[in-house]
Amino acid sequence: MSKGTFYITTPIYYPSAKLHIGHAYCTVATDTIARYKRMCGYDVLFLTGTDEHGQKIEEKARERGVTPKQFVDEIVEGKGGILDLWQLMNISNDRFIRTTDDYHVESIQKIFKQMYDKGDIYKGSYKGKYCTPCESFWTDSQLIDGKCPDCGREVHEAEEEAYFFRLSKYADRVQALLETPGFLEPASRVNEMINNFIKPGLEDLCVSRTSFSWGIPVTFDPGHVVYVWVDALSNYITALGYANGKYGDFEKYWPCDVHMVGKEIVRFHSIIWPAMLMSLELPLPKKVYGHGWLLLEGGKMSKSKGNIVDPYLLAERYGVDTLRFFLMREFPLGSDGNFSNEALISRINSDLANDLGNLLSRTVAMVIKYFDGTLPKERRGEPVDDELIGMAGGLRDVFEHSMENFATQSALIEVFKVISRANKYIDETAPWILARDEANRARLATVMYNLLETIRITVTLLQPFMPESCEKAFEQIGASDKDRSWENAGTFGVLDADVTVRKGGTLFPRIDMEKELAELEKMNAQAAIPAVPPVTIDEFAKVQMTVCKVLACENVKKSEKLLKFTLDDGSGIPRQILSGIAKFYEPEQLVGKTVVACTNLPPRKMMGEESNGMIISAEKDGKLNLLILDDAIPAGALLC
RNA sequence: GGCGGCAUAGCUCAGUUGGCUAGAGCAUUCGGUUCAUACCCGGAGUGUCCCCGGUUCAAAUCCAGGUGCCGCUACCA
Repeated sequence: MSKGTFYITTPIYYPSAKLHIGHAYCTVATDTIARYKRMCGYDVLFLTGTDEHGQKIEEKARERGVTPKQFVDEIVEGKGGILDLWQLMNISNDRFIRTTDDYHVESIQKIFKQMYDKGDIYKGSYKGKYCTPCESFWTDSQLIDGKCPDCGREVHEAEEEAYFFRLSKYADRVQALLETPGFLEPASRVNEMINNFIKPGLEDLCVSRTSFSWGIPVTFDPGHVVYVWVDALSNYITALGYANGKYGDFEKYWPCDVHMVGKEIVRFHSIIWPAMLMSLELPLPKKVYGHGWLLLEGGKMSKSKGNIVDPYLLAERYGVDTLRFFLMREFPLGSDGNFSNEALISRINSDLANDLGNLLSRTVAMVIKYFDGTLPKERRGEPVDDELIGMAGGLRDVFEHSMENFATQSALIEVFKVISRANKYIDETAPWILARDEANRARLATVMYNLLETIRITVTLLQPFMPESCEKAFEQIGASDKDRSWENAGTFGVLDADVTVRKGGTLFPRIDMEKELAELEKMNAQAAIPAVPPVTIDEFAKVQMTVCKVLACENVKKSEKLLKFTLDDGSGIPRQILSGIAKFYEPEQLVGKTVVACTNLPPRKMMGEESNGMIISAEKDGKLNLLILDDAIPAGALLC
């Protein structure tokens, strides 16, 4: 019965903050493909999870005053956390891996050792300048006057021990893999990888750290923790039980059929991960698919821009299925897409409410009105039926072709072509006129049956996208189990001839565009107010803000962003500060202005110039405005 | 500065290996219909396919150059 196995994964997400619609997009796409494959008869394993180690989480936890594990537990398992989000989005993952899970830790330690024993991981060193009090390594370019950029103290030549993976050893094999058709998709990424990373020469990869401790310890060298690559990427095999006793189906599901990843991590999955597998002498994944990003007004979504779209809010307001549908219908998976509330509502209204929802509603209403809900068995076909029957009957094959190429957008377009054709068919056959004459009873029943069949087929194919809504639609058209299968989606005429429909609720309510946009605007504005951790008055008082007069200002050579200021800070000694506002000001217009600068920051070198402080600007929507003060304030005045 | 991506209707975008009289949806507008969620059906449009060269019988598509946006990165303390 089963067509074989199908193993599909999402990236494991980094739980340093709540997830946004971009993460939901990737996971919904993977879920849709997983559901599609299951429907087709594959034995699917769908894996997602979280990548929980690393310095950033260690720091965030410290800021919060909790342990790293407590910190990630809250984000992963807490209320409104990642598990909650996937439940809300109706994600059908079979497993959820956390890199802090015991079995994963056990596997990683073995994998690391295995690669070490083979000679593919070797102990080397990072050469650099070390600041003992700060416990930090710096490269020469980071140093300021040869001193630590953080504390200004002396640094000394030092080597930090680190383990390296011989990535270079596998460069040729990786290139051959990248050039294998179908391995990396969309294919446009292949050249990007080869030109950017393979051709310049692959460098060996640092795979351990001693500078933080929130990670998996290297068993044979306790000061080291395993750095992200080996830890995170290996999740795809540890979750199957590789080198651990938790699961036992590595043999069954590996190699992976497809790793769904965002375009920003294509490199790790198409170069580093295969090289690791080569080292472990394991089969390579069949495909890495790099999807695009959801953009907001053309820009990237980011916390600092405050333009995060909250999937919770949208799913709760409009329904999970509608949101899932929108994400899969609006954007081609391989390229970036522009997210907007307007596009969302417009798509819901036109496709789901007007076309599909209304088709279902009017069809069921007519069957009830003309036949009390149960079709008589008599039939009378006419040539006008042929086109609809042909399209609906042939839809599954067209759909399958798109889905096999991960083209969810075009798969859905094909489905909705048939839905539109059915609406047109109602116009052509005008059932309300047929109903006036009892002699047309068989003809009318045929028209109704053809409509129900068309709905059955389209709804069957829509199941991976909108599981719950399809269930409800099936109930309304009186579909039994056999009517919902992939096999029967390829055949027209499967519903029982005397099928009985049931009136149900409105499947996809229309949304009042203007009202909703105003409402969303309001809610986003409220949500955008960032939760800034409070500072104490003592902390605040540490910052020294000095009023300065601009003595001179010029562009920094070869820099797009930096302006070099020479300031009178009242001390009598000119102070030089660099500021990244060149895009917004001409240097000459600033000479003579009165500004305010933070003057007790440690010096820092940029583009070969030293900066002694920070001139205060205000930022909104990426635009910077310098704080220019009343010229009556003297240089050297302190803000208090 | 380096690397990469993109540029097609008012808007969002399709246009696989050159064969297009350049399309779809939304929005606009005119007409039809009443089974239905004020929905559905039909008609009407609008384009220097960013610019300039080249290859070709044939270029939105391929090549060279230019312009404009965007992403990553070196530098926005």
